[in-house]
Amino acid sequence: MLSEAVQDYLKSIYKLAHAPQAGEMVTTSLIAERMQVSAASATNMIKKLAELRLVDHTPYQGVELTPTGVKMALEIIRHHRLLELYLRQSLGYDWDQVDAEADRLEHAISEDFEDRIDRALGFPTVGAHGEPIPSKEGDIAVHSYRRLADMAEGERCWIRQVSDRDPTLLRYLNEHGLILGTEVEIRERAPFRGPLRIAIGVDREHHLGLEAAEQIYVEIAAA
Amino acid sequence: MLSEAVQDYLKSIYKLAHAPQAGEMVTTSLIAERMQVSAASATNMIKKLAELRLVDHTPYQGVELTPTGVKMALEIIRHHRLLELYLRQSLGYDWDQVDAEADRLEHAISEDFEDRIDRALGFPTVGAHGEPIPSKEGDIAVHSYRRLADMAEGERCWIRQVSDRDPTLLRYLNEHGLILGTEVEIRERAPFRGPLRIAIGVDREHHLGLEAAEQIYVEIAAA
DNA sequence: GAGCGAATTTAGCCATGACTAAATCCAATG
DNA sequence: CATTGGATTTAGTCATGGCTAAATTCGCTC
Repeated sequence: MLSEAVQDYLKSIYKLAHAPQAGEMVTTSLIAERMQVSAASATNMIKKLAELRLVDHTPYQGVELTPTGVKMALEIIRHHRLLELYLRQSLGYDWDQVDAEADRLEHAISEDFEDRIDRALGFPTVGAHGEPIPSKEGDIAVHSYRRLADMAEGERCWIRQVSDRDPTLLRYLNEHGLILGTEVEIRERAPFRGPLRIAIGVDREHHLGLEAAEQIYVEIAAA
Repeated sequence: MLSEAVQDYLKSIYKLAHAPQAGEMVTTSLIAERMQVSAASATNMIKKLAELRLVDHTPYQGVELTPTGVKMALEIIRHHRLLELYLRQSLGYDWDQVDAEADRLEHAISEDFEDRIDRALGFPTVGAHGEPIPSKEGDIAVHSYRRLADMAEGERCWIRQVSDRDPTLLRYLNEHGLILGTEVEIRERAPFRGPLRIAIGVDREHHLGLEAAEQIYVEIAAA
């Protein structure tokens, strides 16, 4: 059984490696920042992960998950995303609360618990923020969504996924009706990385900062 | 925030102090045995708990929880018992499975989670095995049940509580219909601490060993 | 009241996973 | 191509919570 710390690192490394702007290798400082830990601590753990054959470590370059490492990471992410959805659907948690609670619970649940909430949820494939839920076998769907921030004026789209990193952002988006499934049209892109003027659903309009729009992933609606 | 280890010790000490056969003080070796840990480790932790003012320690004699220690212990026990009930009622766990899963989860849940399952369960006062659930304020009901093992021939009673220590026992009792609320009549007490012949409900009879009967707590039915 | 055995405590060790400070490496710049 | 600054690693420390082995204490028996 992997320790909680090891699991947390694997999850972070996986997410960093699959972030939209990610390079080939995940660096020590990225991991340290994500884990809220000193760089030295990250190095320590990286050495341990390498010994456990969960990552390949090229000193001074970065790490890459091994196939085993990916498998482990996806198991943890599966736990996390099933939990998020369960908290939301069965216990009425808000959008912005589920991540923190799932972080606490994800290490504590058994396979049996995983199976039970999976069944209770009807074997979902998409999590509370639109992320794909890895299967028990370790497969994960690849969605080719675009960032709302990259859409051109006049384009229309549906919100399909939102980053769960920042609860404040989630609360903000929720207040303005920017939730999964909402249709959005880009009315105007202000210059100099300025805000987007967007139509939300049928009758709302909003000026949305680029920072926020970069955290929103969309599917383009046919013109 | 108390560490998981500290919480586990508090819970064990509380349970040992309130066990039917308990003396005034809870000894090091009892704690060590319950925690599946060496006596030296238990001594270590006891010293730590004493420093934290959670127990009073009389060296070579034993420990007693302080009022703060009792409060903490009851909080943990509340988490545990609410979780057990929730697992049983909302996720379909069997009687004998809930304890182990709740042990894993009890340290991970937030106060918010506690409140939500409490509400979902309708603010229960009795747990999955009939134990009283401490209130959020730290009050706990005292039930004056008798052990089935201590009942006399001819007496009738209802099963009100069962020890959750041994999953095997729970499975066994469940198979024979010895669940909460079942009415039982003592037909015959075999001599030399032999088994009880009991009537279970209306049409079942069973020979129940004393070991098992000592783990079952009953309310006497008026004659 | 001496001694014995069991319980308890002390002493010293280990792994985990954090930290700081210091050393080292690498890439980019002049 | 030497230098330098930022990233990374190494070295050494700490707290937690286990462990074994050894010492100590207590209660009971003779």
